[in-house]
Parts: sequence; structure tokens; C-alpha cells
Amino acid sequence: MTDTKEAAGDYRSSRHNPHQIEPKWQRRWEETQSNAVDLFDHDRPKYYFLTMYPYPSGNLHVGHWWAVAPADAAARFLRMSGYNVFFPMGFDAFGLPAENAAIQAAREGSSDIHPAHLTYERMDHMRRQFKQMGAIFDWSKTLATCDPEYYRWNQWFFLRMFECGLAYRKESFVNWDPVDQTVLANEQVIDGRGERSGALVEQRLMPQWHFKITDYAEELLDFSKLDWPERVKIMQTNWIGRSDGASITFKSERGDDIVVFTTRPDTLWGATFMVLAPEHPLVDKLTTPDRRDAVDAYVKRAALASEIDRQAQGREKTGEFIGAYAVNPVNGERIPIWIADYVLMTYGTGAIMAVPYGDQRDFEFARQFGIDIIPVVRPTGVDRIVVEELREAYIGPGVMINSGPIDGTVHNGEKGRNSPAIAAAIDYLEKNGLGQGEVTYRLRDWLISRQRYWGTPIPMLYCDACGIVPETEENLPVLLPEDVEFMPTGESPLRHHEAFLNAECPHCGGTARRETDTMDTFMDSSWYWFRFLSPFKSDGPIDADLVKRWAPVDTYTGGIEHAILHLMYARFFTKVMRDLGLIDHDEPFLRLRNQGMILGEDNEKMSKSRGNVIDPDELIATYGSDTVRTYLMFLFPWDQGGPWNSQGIEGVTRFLNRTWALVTEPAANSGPTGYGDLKELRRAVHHAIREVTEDLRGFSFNTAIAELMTLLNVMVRAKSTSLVETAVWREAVESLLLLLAPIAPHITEELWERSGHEGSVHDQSWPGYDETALDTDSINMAVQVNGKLRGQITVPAGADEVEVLASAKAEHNVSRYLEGSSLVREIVVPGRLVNLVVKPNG
RNA sequence: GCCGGGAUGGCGAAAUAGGUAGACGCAACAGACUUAAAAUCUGUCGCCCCCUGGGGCAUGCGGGUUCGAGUCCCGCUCCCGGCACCA
Repeated sequence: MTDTKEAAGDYRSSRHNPHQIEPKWQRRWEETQSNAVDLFDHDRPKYYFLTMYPYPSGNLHVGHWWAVAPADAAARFLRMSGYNVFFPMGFDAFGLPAENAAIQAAREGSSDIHPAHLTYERMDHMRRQFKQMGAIFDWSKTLATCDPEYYRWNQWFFLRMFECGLAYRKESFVNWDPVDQTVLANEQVIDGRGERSGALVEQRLMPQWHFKITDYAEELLDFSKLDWPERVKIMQTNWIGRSDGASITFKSERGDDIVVFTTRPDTLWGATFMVLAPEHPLVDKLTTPDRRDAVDAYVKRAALASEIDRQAQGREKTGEFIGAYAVNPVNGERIPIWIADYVLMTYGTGAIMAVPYGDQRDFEFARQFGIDIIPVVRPTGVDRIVVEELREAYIGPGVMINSGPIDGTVHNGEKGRNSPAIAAAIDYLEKNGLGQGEVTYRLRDWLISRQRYWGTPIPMLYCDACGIVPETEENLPVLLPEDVEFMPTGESPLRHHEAFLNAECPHCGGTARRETDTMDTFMDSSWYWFRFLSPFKSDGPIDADLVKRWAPVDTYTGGIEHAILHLMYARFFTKVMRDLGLIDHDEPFLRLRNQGMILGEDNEKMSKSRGNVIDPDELIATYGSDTVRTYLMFLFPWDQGGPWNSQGIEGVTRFLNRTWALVTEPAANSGPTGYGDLKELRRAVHHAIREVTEDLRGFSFNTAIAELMTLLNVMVRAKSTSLVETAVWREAVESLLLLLAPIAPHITEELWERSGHEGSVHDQSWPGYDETALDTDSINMAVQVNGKLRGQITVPAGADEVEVLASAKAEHNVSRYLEGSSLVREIVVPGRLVNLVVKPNG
């Protein structure tokens, strides 16, 4: 204890001291269980508000605050508005970083880091940090996905999906990350590199578990029940990639069927060659001896090339003729068969009919290798098409030519049967048994296997006698063993854990080996919001009654980076649960809002290596939680994000200090009350109520705070008058605290108490506004002459057009512009402006 | 290349059924209080011209519609994000 400290304390006594009041209220709220949610409360309408749960990285960074604090304000606002709000928080606790820490330790010869211990420690720490934020999370309903009582239900779902064929194992080309030693989903490969490791991804053929998300492709394209940002819906739609077209069966000269998919069956008569993917199974069979060496070499080169290399080859088309020919089913033309890496085995059938006239890639290929081009669509206004003069493929609308039975039909540029020419072609194919209309999707099945330790074990067994056998439900959970030794190579320790590996076959009782792959962690996040409702339920994954009452989630918030992955898997999983009879709704999250990203002060993504990371703990130590929360919400629009600015926080500190002083300091009460002051103050209060209510409803936190600052400024000016004795003043103070409560929960609670109120400010009803209080006696209007602002007038609120015009014309500056001119038009926008249109005389 | 989103003072930003551009805040400048500083309070603050009153120009660039355009239409430039040989 020192004198200076005392003095500082005295000096600051009239200032807001967050370090004193914030811990005080956090303690009080915990003691009184004020954040406890009664999920069985029927009296109020329910509201399930969810924000994406974090990975337990060890510390809340400012991005967590940026994502969560405004969501908390929105949830608090809804609670005051009369809803029973459930706003839970938990941890996405499985995943690579914790395991990598253990592997790193193993490399350094130490073995005292275990992902489980590390993860639980970090979760404890982050839970304490969340409490400092003052969020209304009910911590009695939380979950961690690495808890066996959570992941056993992942396994349970897997078994259900295996039973109905939605989970299956197949050997397929997968993205192998050589650094993380695991397979990655397509979604985790960015520009040919592993999303996490940044390593160049290799193509490997491995047996892997998949979920049949493609069965739901069509339903996933339906967003009609969702209030979601347009761009998220567009991103998912593009990812699913629906293509409307036809599949057509060509025959090789030997008689093999070669099925192709095309969106332009109308151009079939213009097919002058065929291309197979290098991996296509028919390549080997059809290649002629004289082409064998060249084809083999090309196939080998294509297999070795990673995705990024294929792209790096640029626009130049490569390929090899395989010596064989196919027959165009509609006209009997003999066309050469090529292989080329621009045709992908993973899309469509891995084979295409090539129409150089109507497809840019085919055009480039044909030009590269001197293959014929047959024009099949004549654009309007063009009489003659000179093939030699074509610079690029023609993909626009026109009349079909050189196309036998569909000659003269019109391709209007639309997709599928919406184009008469395409419809005619499909009709022709179907009538003659050569093909049929078909829809394909870019979306592929969800690759769920991960060759990692720190995840949910896939509950499957390999029995020498019975083959692939599912674990029985009674044996769940298949526990992840803790006594494992991490390999410096990064290989999963499960592969060497005898006690885990050896199991009894549930079918024959013989010996079986356990699957050592674990599940993609997106499995965990595909149903976690159901589990929040009953985290300790031991006889099933979800509580059907509570789910019926609370699901789906009313508002979900989180980063745009999950626009495709997590959000699409969650939608898929919800539909699967519905089809398994577990729930009866179709969509998990009715309303979605994405926050933008908060960047470092240098306008770059925050990262340790750049040294631009903002530490929220330091900010709180200096300013307190309320200031940090409020500043984050004030800084820029939440859905936009932007760079952190360490200067601006002072403005919010001042705002909260001024609010503190307004409520705690005695009024000067000396000045006179001006005429209309009372009404003006009341107008400002009700205007603020209206604006803040609308802003919080629409997640416009920055403008809500600006409005509160405006109200405070009005009140500070009013405080020096005798207004403070009035009921209007008391209403103003109460309203200010209520409107600010969701944003800055601690200071408002303290001031609510200090201003003599019983109970918590957070248990109060959200204020409503009085429309009539917004009326004014007189209105300011702008006066324009020929659209240019020339003056201002003040007119009585009820003034009619004649009065307004008279007043406008009399305005001294305006009248100057009217002299010597004749008035040709008068425009009055009530309450806004007058525009006088004049023409010079003569 | 295709699909989204964006561009407003020195800075973060407000304002769209077309109607007074720059609310709110930061920074800056000037002043008050103070022995001084901090804090606080008051004032100024888009650019340019001018004598108070005013005037001209301004929402990325160029056109258009309109009495009136940050807002609507056409054509560009740049920035950010997603997808990327998807047949």
C-alpha cells in the first residue's frame, strides 16, 4: 500500500473501475446462477442462439472475442426481449494441433505431453477466460468432443449409417498429406496443398470410409427454409455443382461401351473425337500396340503429377491418341479416342465426347492436335461459318446445323431441357436407346477416415473369417487408449497398440483387428448443438423431447470460413438424422450470420510471425471487459471486419466513463430548464430505444453504440438543468442502462444497483418506445433551387404544402435565386425538403 | 477465366421504397482548468475561393435516367473473398 496508489484511487473514485466491478459481478452472477437456463421453462418462447464452438487452442485470442462478444450481446438482447434464450458453449476438442504437440515432444525425446491432458488443461483455461468476457453461457450445459461420452455417439451414428448404407468403405484416390501423414478431404486441399500443413498433396489409392452425402445433393441445393447470407448459399450451390445434361453411350470399334456425360447433348453431331481420363479403366484395354509406349508414358506422368503440377502446366493441352476409335451413336462417324489430363476420372464418367466447335477446352485440344471441327450451332445473323477462321469455341445460342434429326432446332443458351435443342437431342437419344437425360454433381462423397490418433475411433473390425464387421452397440464406446506412444514420424500410435488392435469378432467370436483410422473432426461438429441440450444423457445421443422443443437452432453465428465444410456437413447430418427417424425437421440452423475477420493493425491477418497479434488479456488488464466488448462492437460493422486500431479504444473508455459519471455524480441542477427541453429529452430517449432495438435485431452493433453515444451527449447537456428532478430524466437514465446492458453487462449492472434499483438489470424487460414521443413541434426542411441547396426553413409540424412553399420562397437566400426567373415546378417532400425549379426569364 | 462482395474526410465509419452526404468515434488544431502534466470540459475540423452573408467542387473513373443520384441504369478501373480444365 502506497500513498500514490491511494491518491490514484481517490482520484479515480468518480470513474468507472472495471477491475473492481467486473470480478464482483462475475462472482455474483455465478453465485446466483443467473445464467442458468431452464430448458423446461414453457412460460416464455424459446430461442436457441448458437455461436460456433472453438478448438481449444489454449488462449482466447481477440478473434474469439470478436466472434463471441457481439453474439453474446445479441443473445442478451433477446433474453431481455422476453425469450428463454439458450446460448451454450463447448469445445471442438479433437484435432491435429494437440496431437502434433505430442509428436513434436516425441521428436524431442520427451513423452510428457498427451493430447488429452493438454486439451483438458486448455479448455479449463479458456473457460475461465470466457467467464471474464461476461458472456451468459450456462456452463452446466457444456461439452467437449474428446469426451468418450460425446464421441461414443459419433460411433453410434456411424453404425446407424453403416446399417443403411450411408457409411461405406471403398478404395479410392485420396489426397495424402505427407507432412501430417494423413488423408485429407477435398475441402481441406487448397491450391494443391494441405490446408493445415501447407505440404504438396499426393494422390494415393487407399481404402477409406466415406459418407454418402451425394445422396442428398439435390436436397442440399434447397435453401428455401433458410435465412442465410446469399454468398454462403451461392458458395454451397457452386460446391455441389449441379449439371443438367445427358449421358450417352458410345461404342469402341471392339464393342466396349464408353459412357460419357455432357451438358450439351445437342452438339453430339459435332463430336470429332473422344477423350478418356488417363486413369480410365478402358485405356489399357483399348490402346493399340503401336501406341502403347506413348500412352503408358503419358499415364505414368499424369499419375505422378500432383494437382498443382497439372495446373502449373498452364493452358497448353496435352494428350495421346490411343490408336482406337469409337463410333458416334447418332451418325456412325468413326472418331479417334485420346487420353488427356484435362479429363478427370473423378467427375462424370471420366470420359467425354469432344466437340471442339462448342467447347473451349476441346477447341484448344483440336487445334493443338489438328483434329476436325464441325460447326453445329449457327448464331443469328451469321450465314457462313469458316472453320479455319474460328478463334475460339462458340458457346452461345443459335440454330442447330449439321445435326441430322435436330437440325433447325434452337439452342437458346439455357440449361437442360430449357433449351429446345437440348430437349430435342435428349428426346432423340431416349427414343433410340442411345442415352438419357441425367444430372451429375461436382460434390463427392464425404471422406471420413483420418490416419490420426486424436479423434473418434471408427467402430469397425476386420475379421479373417467374416470380413468387415461393425462393432456392436453394447461395446460402445470404442475407447481411444491413453497409454500410447507417439511416433516421431507422426504415424498414428493406434497402429502399434496391441490391446487396441486385437478384438473379438462380434459375429463369429474369432480374432479380429480393429480399424485404426479415426473420424474427421467435422463429424463431431455435425450434431453438437443437439448434444448441448442433454450433454449427460447416457442412453442415447439426443433427448427427443428437448430436441423437439428447442431445435432447430434459431440463430447461428460464426466465421465465413465454414461456409462450405462445416455448414454443409451439418445440413447433411441433420437430414440423415431425420431419415433415421431421430428428429422431424430438415435444417439445423434457420438463421445464419457471419462475422467478418478482424485483422492486425497493419491490415494483415494476425499471426505470431507477423507480430501483429492483439492479446485480449492485456486489453482487459488495461481497460476491462466491458470496454473491450463495446469497442469491438463499435469498431466496424460486424459482418465486415477490418484492422484493429489501438487508438480508438480511448473513445469507448470515455463513453463508459461519461456514462458512469452521469449516473453516479450529483447533478449540478443549477441551470434553467429551457422551453421544450423536457420534450426534447424524451424524444431523444425514445428515438434511441427505437434505433438500438432495430440495430441489435439486425446485428448492427456499431450503429447501436453510436446511437447510445448520441443519447448520452444529449443527457450530459440536460444534466445541468433542473430536468434531473423529473420523471423524464429518470426514464432516460433507466433506458440508457437497459439499452447498454447487452453490450456492456458489468458497468450497467453496477449502475443499475447504484441508481437504486432492485434486481439485475439483465432480468429487466427490454424497453418499448412511444411513437408519439418521437413527434416534434417544428420541422427543419431544406430548400433547393434547381436541385441545389440554397437555404433552410423551420415550419410547424402540421404545416401544409402551401405554408411550406410560402416559407421556402420567403427564405432570404432562396428569394435571391427566384428573382428574374419564372417558377416552372414546385416539389415538396413532406418533412424533408422543397425543390423549386426555375427558368431564367426571356 | 467464372461467381460473389466492396471503393464515401487524415482514419474507422453513418446515410439506400432516390430527397439537407459525412451521424457516432479516433486523430489533429485552438482555448478553459492546472505551478505543470495527465484527466476533464468548450470550440474548429471534406477540399477550394471569398469581406460577415455566401459561392464552387466533392461518395473509385466515364456516361445516362430524374426536379433531385452515394443510392437506379450502361461501360470501365482497382481491391477483397470463393471456385478454378467439372465435360
